[in-house]
Amino acid sequence: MPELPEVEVVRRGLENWITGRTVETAEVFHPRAVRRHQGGPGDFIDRLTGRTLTMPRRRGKYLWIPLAETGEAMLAHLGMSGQLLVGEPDQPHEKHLRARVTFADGGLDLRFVDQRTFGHLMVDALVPDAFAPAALVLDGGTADASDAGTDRTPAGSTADTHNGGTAGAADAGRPQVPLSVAHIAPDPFEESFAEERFFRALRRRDTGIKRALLDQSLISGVGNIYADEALWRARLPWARSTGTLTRAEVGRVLAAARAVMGAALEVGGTSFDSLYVNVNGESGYFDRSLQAYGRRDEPCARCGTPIRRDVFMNRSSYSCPKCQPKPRHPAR
DNA sequence: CATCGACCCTGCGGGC
DNA sequence: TGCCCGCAGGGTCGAT
Repeated sequence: MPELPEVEVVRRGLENWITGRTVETAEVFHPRAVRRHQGGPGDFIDRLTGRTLTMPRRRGKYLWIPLAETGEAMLAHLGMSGQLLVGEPDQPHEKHLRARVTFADGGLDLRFVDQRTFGHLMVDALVPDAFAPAALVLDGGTADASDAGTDRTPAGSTADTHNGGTAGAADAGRPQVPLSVAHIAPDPFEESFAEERFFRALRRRDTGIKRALLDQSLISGVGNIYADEALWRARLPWARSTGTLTRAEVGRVLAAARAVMGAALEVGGTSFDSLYVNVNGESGYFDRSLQAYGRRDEPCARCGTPIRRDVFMNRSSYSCPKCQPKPRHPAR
């Protein structure tokens, strides 16, 4: 369940079902599922076995579960088709079951199911979060001091999901992220998301606004669906050059992104089919509320003009040709 | 350094 | 029926 709301739905499910439980066994059924884990499947299994899982965390589309007292976390990225499911241990294996964790209490197990295998699991070291506001860093880290106090609207209830769990005494209270997530920018619901930094990064670039929204090193959590929805709400065309955006326009698209992702989260995310489900296998309902994505030739909810579909970055972009008029000097 | 296309996979629905 | 094509919400990597 690729984008931020769907991953947050999964995180909340895991928080409810696996926090505080101790791993009895870990199994890997397809090596590609742990291809990014240094050391291979055997080492992945060794690092999980016997460990106690703490509160699941998330940044953008990345999800991780700090392991108590190890300085490491189990990291998951769902890719295009990954699912994290809880189920009875004696349940038959799903067709695309790639890995499984069972627990010492004998209760529900945790399964990673992934049809296309673009997703992955790994055990990764936790490192200080370089994006943390300076005020939160106790020992004078590398965070940009200009981030502190930046105007921001922490909508939704996901703002506390970015802290690492098991900081050592010297780093007490300092936010941590897995090493593999260190290059990923905060998502727009995080305390550490700095709107001014985002604006300046956009102005420095020479690219289109949609490409920038999908660039997880600038802003994380936004994917193809919510990028189209946010741009439709903000009345900006996907090809609009980032170099000419005003603060007001960037504010509009950020507010739209938060609003649309927040609304999606409230109804369990967007599910077109059974590929995108929560940890109990249930679908979300936000597909009924989409105003642009997937609505080719249907009337725009604002002006009635048929929604158009363009191919961009080898994927679909949906927009209203009237509400989101093509820029005169579009970026690539 | 910034940017962009190729590539990684499986399955589904539509056209022929 | 079967085959082929386009399409699917992801990120990484190498070439430029």
